[in-house]
This record gives sequence, structure tokens and C-alpha cells, in this order.
Amino acid sequence: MDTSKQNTASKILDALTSDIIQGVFPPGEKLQIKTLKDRYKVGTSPIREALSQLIAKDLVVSENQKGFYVSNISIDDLTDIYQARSKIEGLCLDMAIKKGGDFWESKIIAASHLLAKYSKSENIDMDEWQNRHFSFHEALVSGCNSPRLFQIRQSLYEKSTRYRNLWLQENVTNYERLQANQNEHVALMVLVLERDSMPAQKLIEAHIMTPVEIIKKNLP
Amino acid sequence: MDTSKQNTASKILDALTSDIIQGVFPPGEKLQIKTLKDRYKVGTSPIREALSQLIAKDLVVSENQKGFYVSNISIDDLTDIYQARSKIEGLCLDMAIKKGGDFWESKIIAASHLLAKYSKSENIDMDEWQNRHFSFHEALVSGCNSPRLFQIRQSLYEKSTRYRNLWLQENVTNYERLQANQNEHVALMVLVLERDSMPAQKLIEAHIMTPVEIIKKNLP
DNA sequence: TTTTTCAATAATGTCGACATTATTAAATTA
DNA sequence: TAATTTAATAATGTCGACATTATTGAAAAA
Repeated sequence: MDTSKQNTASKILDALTSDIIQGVFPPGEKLQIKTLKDRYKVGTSPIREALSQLIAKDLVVSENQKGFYVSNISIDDLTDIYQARSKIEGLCLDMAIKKGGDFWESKIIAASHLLAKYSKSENIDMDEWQNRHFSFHEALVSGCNSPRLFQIRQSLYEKSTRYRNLWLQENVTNYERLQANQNEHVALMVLVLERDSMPAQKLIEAHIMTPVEIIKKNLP
Repeated sequence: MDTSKQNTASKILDALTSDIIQGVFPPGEKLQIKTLKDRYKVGTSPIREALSQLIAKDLVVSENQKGFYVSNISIDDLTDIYQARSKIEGLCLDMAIKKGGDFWESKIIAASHLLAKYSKSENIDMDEWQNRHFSFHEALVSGCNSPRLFQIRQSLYEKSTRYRNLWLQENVTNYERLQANQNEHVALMVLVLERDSMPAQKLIEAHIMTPVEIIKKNLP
């Protein structure tokens, strides 16, 4: 992303988001203004503005006069986020199947090819696999054509990131798990291209819920 | 709401939100920091913090070094928001029907009574009617039991407020329209209490989309 | 020893001044 | 006269200082 045109608060927002998601600041940790000022070498205002926006993203919580803390994670929260995600994804997919055209179909086929090819390769880089996985799912719902639903989908995806990281490692290193995952992707594509709406919706909902049990085991 | 424990930024956020929704600052209007400082009698920081959060609410947009503006409204945006709202409400209702218990049922019946009674009265106060209408719909979905979906629902409701104000006036002053509206509420309650999920979902979706056409006519 | 009170410390939240950037208006040139 | 450049003006964005509030730890009382 081009950071040159961003103001300081935006840059701090990106950096802080990344640091929280990557675990530099773990769940529950206090975020002292002074510490953040030193770390990012900026003044008070941009820090507070960035924190304001992180509260809206649910990555940070604050209490008046008591400061800012990284949001806690929990099994309840994990379950709720993934359930909401699966329902929203199902909604978007259903709308996409009803509205999508030729161009949409071709995007799905292209993204599916990229993901399938990479999932078969020898040494899988987690970031690259994640990129292709993300693109495939985005292609599926891209026909839905509702900015707001997309925004909600995007926002839930971000909120799930801290949990997803607990699953990714296992998914790409465990061969059987990756194959099962990949089989679902193929089945999903077939259903979608056949415009078989209800089964596709049910499958995507189950597909998104799959990691939940694995993550539960890895949760602190 | 108790404002005494809020910090200045929170108070400004509430005031600004209200002023934008009520039309004190109409869509597209520039929000000059200096003007806002004078209006609310506070310094720069709380203003900027509140504006940061309003951006997350989609009520304000900003460009680096060019300032802040009230978000524009448009027919496309109206349609998209209401469509997303209707789908999310359908989702919540479906989940509520599957999960709700006795207490949930009783809340619906109570809220329905309050709304029905007031809808029949002589002089209808718009705010009071809106309160009861809101409570009824909230009761319907209250069994859904997903904090995230509720938060999304709430957020979409807020985003639709500027449009909804263009419909409310007409809905409560036009007798026929109010009766038709009220008939839908009753039908909705019956379906929900019979746990007839699919028809209930379809009806709530249509119910929420009803104002769209009326609002389109009243849009500037 | 435990509890309570009170002072010292440290953090947050707010403000106005200053530096940076965009916009507007005037002046110069073609 | 129209277009371009340049200067002025005005707005945004950032910072560090100050006031306010919470927390911590020591001293006194039970």
C-alpha cells in the first residue's frame, strides 16, 4: 500500500493493526500512550486517533481515564465471529449466484486454478497460500455486488484474523487436512457454477466453520 | 444516556452524530475544524477523535489535507443499505426462531401490544411511535443471541437513519399506510410464534424494503 | 497482621501554538 | 482576453505542555 499520501494517524493505524494481529501486542495487554509514542516516534494526537479507529474495529477497548487495552480473545468470541462470518458469506454467495455473470464465472475459475496449483506444490509458503485462498473466496462472492455487505464481510474477516493465525499453520502443514480443505473448494466451485444455490450456501457455511474446532484446541 | 462519565471526545461524537442525522449538517457539507471547535466549545483533539469515529460509522468522509465532509446520500446508497439491512434482519430472525425460548416469545407479545395500541391512537407522536416500532423489531430478533450480528444490525440501522427520517413523517401521518404497516407487524408476529421460519424471513425482508420506494420520491 | 487513610507518582485527556499543505486571488505573460 | 505562474491566505495535521484523574505504596490506626 502507498503510505506516502497517508497522514501520520493512518500510518499508525496500519502499523498498530498489524502489530496487534501479529501478536506483538497480545490480547489483554495495556497500550500505554507513552510506549506507543516511543515505539512509532510520533506525538500524542495520531496515536489517539489511531486507537479511536481500532476501537471501532473491535481490536482495542478503552475505559475513560483508565487507558487502552488490546481486546481479549475467547472461545465465545471466536465462535460468534466465525458463525457471523459463515452466515454473511452464505448470504453474499447466494446473492452472487443470483446476480453473477460470465465475467464473475471466469474469475472463479481463474482463482480456483491458482489455489489448486499451489496447494499441490512441495513447499507451501503460508502467506502465499493465504493470498490465493483469500482470492478464491473473494472471487466466489464478488458477484454479490453490495458494497455494504462486502464491507461487513471484510470487517468480520479482519476481526477473525487473530484466531485464523492459530489455524493456518496447522492447515498448510497437515497434508490430509489441506487435501480435505481443497476438496471442499472444488466442490464449492462446481455447485456455484451450476448455480445450485442452497447446497452451495450450506457448504460454504460449513467450510467456514471448519477451523473453529481446531482453533479451540490451540487457544491459550 | 449518562454523559457525566464520558470524556469530551465521546460527548462530541454523540452531539455530532445527532447533528448530522438531524440534518443540522446536511449531506456533503464541509465540516471545518474551526467551526466545530466554536460550536461545541472544545479543542482540536476531541473534535478530530470524534470525526475519526464518525468515519468508521460512514457518516463522515475525509481526504488527507483536504478536510472532513458529511457523507453524501444517494439512491444507490439508500438501496444498498436497506437491502443489506433486510438480509441481516432476515438472518437474525431465522436464528431467533430456531433458538428463542419462552421469555423471547413473551417479549414479542408485550412489544407487539405496545405498538398496536399506540398505532390506533388519535394523535401519534413520531418519536414515541418510533420507539415502540423499534422495540417490537428488536424483540423479534432478540432471541438470535449473536453479539456480532446484533452489532452489525445496529450499525446498519444507524446508517439508515438519515433516510428513514424521510419516510417516518409520511408513514405516521398517512392513515392507510400506517394500517398496512401494522397489518404486516401482526402477520409477522403470528408467523414467528408459529416458528414458521422461511415465510417469516421473507416477510421481514419485504417489510424492511417497503420504505425504499417512498424514500426515493422524497430524496432531494 | 490487617485495614484504612493519605500522599506521591504516573497515566490519561485536553488545549493552543506551530509547521505543513491546499486553496484562492492577484499579477504577469502570451 | 485567456492562461499560467506566483504570492497570500486559510485550513489541516502534529506536537509538547499542562490540568485532571487513577493508581500505587507508605504510614497510621484498629
